[in-house]
Amino acid sequence: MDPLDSPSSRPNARLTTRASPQGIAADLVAVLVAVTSGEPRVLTIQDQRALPSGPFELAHRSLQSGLRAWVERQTRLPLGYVEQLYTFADRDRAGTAAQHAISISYLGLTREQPAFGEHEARWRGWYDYFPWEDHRVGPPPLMEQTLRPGLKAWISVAPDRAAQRARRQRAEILFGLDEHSWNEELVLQRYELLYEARLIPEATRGNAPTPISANAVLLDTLGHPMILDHRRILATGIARLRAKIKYHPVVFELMPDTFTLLQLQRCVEALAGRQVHKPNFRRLIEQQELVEETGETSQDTGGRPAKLFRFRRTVFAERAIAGTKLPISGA
Amino acid sequence: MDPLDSPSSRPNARLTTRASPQGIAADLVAVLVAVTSGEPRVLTIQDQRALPSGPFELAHRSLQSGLRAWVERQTRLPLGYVEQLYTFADRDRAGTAAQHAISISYLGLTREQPAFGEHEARWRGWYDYFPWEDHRVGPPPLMEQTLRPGLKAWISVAPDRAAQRARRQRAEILFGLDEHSWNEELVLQRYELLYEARLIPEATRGNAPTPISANAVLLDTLGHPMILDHRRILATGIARLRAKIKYHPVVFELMPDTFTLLQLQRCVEALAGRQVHKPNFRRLIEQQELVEETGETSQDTGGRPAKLFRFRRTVFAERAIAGTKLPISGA
DNA sequence: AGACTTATACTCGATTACAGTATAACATGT
DNA sequence: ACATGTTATACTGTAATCGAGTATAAGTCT
Repeated sequence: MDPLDSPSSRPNARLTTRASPQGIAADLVAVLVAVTSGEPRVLTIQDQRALPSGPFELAHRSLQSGLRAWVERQTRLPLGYVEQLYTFADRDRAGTAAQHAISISYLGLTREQPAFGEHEARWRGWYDYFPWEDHRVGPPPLMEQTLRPGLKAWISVAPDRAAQRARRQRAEILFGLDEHSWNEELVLQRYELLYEARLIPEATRGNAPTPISANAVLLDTLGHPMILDHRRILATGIARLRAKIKYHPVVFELMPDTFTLLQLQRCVEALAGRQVHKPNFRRLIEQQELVEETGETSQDTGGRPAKLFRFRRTVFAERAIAGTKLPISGA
Repeated sequence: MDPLDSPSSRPNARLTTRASPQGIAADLVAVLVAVTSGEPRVLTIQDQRALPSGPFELAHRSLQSGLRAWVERQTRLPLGYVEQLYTFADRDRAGTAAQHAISISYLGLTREQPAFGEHEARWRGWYDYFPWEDHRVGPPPLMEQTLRPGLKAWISVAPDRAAQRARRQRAEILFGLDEHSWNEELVLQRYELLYEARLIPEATRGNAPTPISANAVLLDTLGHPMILDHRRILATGIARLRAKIKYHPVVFELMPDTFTLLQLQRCVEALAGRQVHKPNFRRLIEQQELVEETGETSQDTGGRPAKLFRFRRTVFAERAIAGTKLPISGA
């Protein structure tokens, strides 16, 4: 029976703007991203099993400024870019502890920072949580060894032939199997599928006692789990960022003041989880006049010294509105 | 002074996931869209000055299902597509009544429906609220007559030369002035600018006694106002929908079961607020195999009878994932 | 000096975007 | 019956862009 029809839902709810009488708690959850030495990292707490979060204060002027406030106070990180991700309230996902809570999640970009030990906050590579998302050196072996058998099992236990075909098609598109090409933006959809298929630990927590393929070894290799639905929120953040860097100059928020074009490229590759074509990347960056030469060169390249560039903050205003283009070859 | 540093904000907020002790109210606000006889319409209440909204029920399984539940119960509209827009809590914007409320806004698409009088819910063309957004027959005269003088005044009262140039550039890009081309997706940014410039009534409500250009006649022509920040939410919905139809087959949620290609085109044009190139539109629709012929024709075209088409729901699954393309030419 | 690594510049082909034009099949008016 | 207007449908051409490949320059390392 649909829980929406349960007697506890008020039958005389009106189309008015009157606020709900009973209060609920609202938490701000942050996906803070930095790219350190070519690896995308995310700030975690609680033994790397949770994203930093804090209560929404009524004193805050807005949600975004509220988030900015406590993040900068707690971590001393300068937040270059902040964007709201999604608001969650699924009881299914939240476990038992936070049933009456709403989670408003945010994506925040910051520069490389000194380690900050307070509150046991630590940076961790985001591919530790999503090992199947890193295709920079081709599809990871995990996909053939672990993912494909797991998906195959999930497909085979579908109720009927039509459902099996639907599951197979969905899995093939999302994970780029067979003739389908890998689409790096479908991070959230892939996580949702693995959740549905009970292939990740979070899905078998609480309400589902016997998963379809309760293979402990299999589950262990599919990335580090997190509390509540934090891994889902992280997936949302990665997906949003991967989509955003293609038409918005937010990558520069993650870069140091001066950088070489290859460093910039490596940063984009780290985020996108795939390689980009070097000549085309350089062409697009330069022809859009997003960067300017500093006149100096970097000699710790191992080869020919590379020109150092600096982001042209003057064009940020227009580009932020009008958009940018980054070449991340898809198919 | 920044309100974030006010003494009422808790200085010892921690990086934990503990919920906030005091509760706050959460409202669901819906932007319900239908396209009736070539006009995009939105469902309104309270004498067309508010969007339908309702309290978030703890009994609901999730936010989205909560919204679906009360919308379908109250309006009897079949919601084809539902998507979360944004969560607002700005005290500045919310006026005085709803300071402690969070608004979680959703976009919902529905088919043409019989008029539904209950709760004084009425459909209204969304260009009544954003007259400057309709460029289907070229830039509306309102732009030259009202908008440009208003923007000019706003630019001229900037503190210094640099700020003036920044304002001018921003206005030119957003409103497609001079050499800049019109970008139909920047609905929210345009509204934000007009709000900043105090050119719309909501901006001068409450905290701002004397607006820069308190020209009542000018203000009156810049669209129908709404309560609280509902017009901003509507702008968010329009912007999201305009962006979405380009790569996601959601238009069909707004169409009747069978339709001609021109009807489909008119629907897209109504949403995008601009004309599209007919041959290219047809080519893209057909080559993507999104539709199939019903075999019948429609003869109330005035000219040659048009083939009737039907959306191929079978490809929806893959297209919803892999994406689609609609040609909306942006210079 | 030679091998190697990286930076930088240039070229080429395929695809796509965008615009224009031509013809077909109806309605309406005279 | 015929001209005219309107819409549907099909086809063609051009410019821009994307993706991939190649060549050369300028350093480091052994």
